[in-house]
Amino acid sequence: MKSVKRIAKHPTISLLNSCTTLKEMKQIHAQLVVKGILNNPHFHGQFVATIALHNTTNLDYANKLLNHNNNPTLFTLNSMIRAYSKSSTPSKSFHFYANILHSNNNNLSPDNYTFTFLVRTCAQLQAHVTGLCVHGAVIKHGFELDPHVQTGLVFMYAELGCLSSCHNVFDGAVEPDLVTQTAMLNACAKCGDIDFARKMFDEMPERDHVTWNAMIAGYAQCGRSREALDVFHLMQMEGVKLNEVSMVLVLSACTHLQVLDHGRWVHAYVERYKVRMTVTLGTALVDMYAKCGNVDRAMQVFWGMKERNVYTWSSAIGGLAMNGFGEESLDLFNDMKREGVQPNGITFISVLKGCSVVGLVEEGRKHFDSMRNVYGIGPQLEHYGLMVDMYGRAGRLKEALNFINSMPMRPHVGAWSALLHACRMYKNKELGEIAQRKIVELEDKNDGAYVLLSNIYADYKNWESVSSLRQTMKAKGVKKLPGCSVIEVDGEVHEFIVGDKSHPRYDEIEMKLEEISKCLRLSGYVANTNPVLFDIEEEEKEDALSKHSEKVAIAFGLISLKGVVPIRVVMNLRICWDCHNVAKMISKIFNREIIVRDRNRFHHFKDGFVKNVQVLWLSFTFWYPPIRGEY
DNA sequence: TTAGGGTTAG
Repeated sequence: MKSVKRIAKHPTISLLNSCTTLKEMKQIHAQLVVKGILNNPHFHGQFVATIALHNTTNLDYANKLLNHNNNPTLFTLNSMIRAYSKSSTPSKSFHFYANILHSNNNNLSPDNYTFTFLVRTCAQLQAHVTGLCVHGAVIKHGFELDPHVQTGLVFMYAELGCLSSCHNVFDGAVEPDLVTQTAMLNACAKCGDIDFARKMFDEMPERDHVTWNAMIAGYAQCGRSREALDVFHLMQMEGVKLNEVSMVLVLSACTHLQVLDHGRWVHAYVERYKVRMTVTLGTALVDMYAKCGNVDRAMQVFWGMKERNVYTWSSAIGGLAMNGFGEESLDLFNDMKREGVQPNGITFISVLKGCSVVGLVEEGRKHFDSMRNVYGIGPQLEHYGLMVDMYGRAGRLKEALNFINSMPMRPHVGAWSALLHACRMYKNKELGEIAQRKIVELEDKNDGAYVLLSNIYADYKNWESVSSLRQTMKAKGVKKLPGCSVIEVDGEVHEFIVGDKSHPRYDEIEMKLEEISKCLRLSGYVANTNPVLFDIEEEEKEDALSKHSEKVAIAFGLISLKGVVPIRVVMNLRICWDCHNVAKMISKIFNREIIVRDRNRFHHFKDGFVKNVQVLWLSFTFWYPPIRGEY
């Protein structure tokens, strides 16, 4: 057997890893040149590889170094393939693969390392055909049984969405080790076969913390967050090491489930056990707090972070916008630019939301145009939808329609829905009918489109059209999504679906609702009963307004959450105007902060005001829509 | 010197 003589890393080269800037690396480079160390091809290779792998921004420098070397070693070229596979230009890896294949040095031919890195490039590029060619080359060069290459191939096919190919590679492995098994488990989860992943997980004779994390990630990524938390609890009970990745995953599940208390527990655990605070973990915390409606805490974590990337900034900007703090979100965007962090398409979704919630149409338009003109980012459907929403909320319905008509791609349901919502807000029947027709053309069973148009007709007391629309819905089998609100009390999630009285404390809730009604009447509140009259579900007509799921959840919050704890409700539809006004008044009468997250954003109510937009609010009669910046 | 798990929107 051929023995490979290992050469230790030169101590000066080892120093490179402690460098934080390229400038420092260049100083070490100068020392190595002076000492003649780089004349040794092994040390030269180590030096180039360390520079290239340290940071992808160093790749140009590593390339220049390589250009001065006519006979790079296989190790050097493999390292360049590896570095480029992780960069923003992964296709450049193939340049070095070609160097290996066409090298003047006859001894150079690709090895198992080459393919381990090259398959990652294919995955990164989503290059299906190239991936198949690389797999062919793997077989041709005799590395199909190498466990590292096999793991890479499983990873590659998973990224390409080819689960059957993952199975083929995995089944070809003689005795797949823990790493390959975990890669396969992850592949099943990523490609939609989470139950098979779980079966594999349960049957594995040995698992380490990465396997556990992969299982949690699998559940979290397919939206089965509750099961993700179950696996996490099992992991804790079995005494498996929890690291920062476990924490990020569990936070992501908490965010989706809107379980702030559990999220807070994770944060406390991170601090108590000094879990390594990576940018990813910090971002997950910011995102969790913001999406659970605790924006103050989110910003506290944000400003406490030592390092922030585009994910962190986008999360915070979006979090502020989602909670109604539009101006603050735009200030933060300016801070981001000042710090030299390059925004991406997702950042602009957050920025446009920020403009939308405070009605800054001109500024929104400026940011939208800057996407392409300044940052070279092509706006996507979501960005167009947000612009329509922005014009619509500001009452500029004609401009919203013109904007839709100027879209370079076919307008989607989101764009037309934004217009339809604005038409409801501003009672514009003609445009509302156009928008509804367009939505139904794209999605014939879109219940929201029917309900909104029906509401517009009802605003005009056009009961004939309301009734005709109801019949169309019945004929087409369009069902209205029932309102559903959830509230977390003592770590337990309580769900209230409109019309459902099965909650064990429903009698008490009803009594509280009656008390609320009395208090509201005494305060001079007159409900806008229009929605009851034109509500299209028969069973919801009677008492519907006072039994909307969000009101029931708030009433339950009042009876079960003692002291000054804010009432946090999450609902599946947009909050109705009456519930919005009632929540505002309850916050004053019962001296309780209320935070409602609807399908669109958060609504904060305190002391009888909508937090952060009191001034705008005071200029309107309290039940009369539209309120710029509130809906 | 190589392989498996993580964050922003929708």
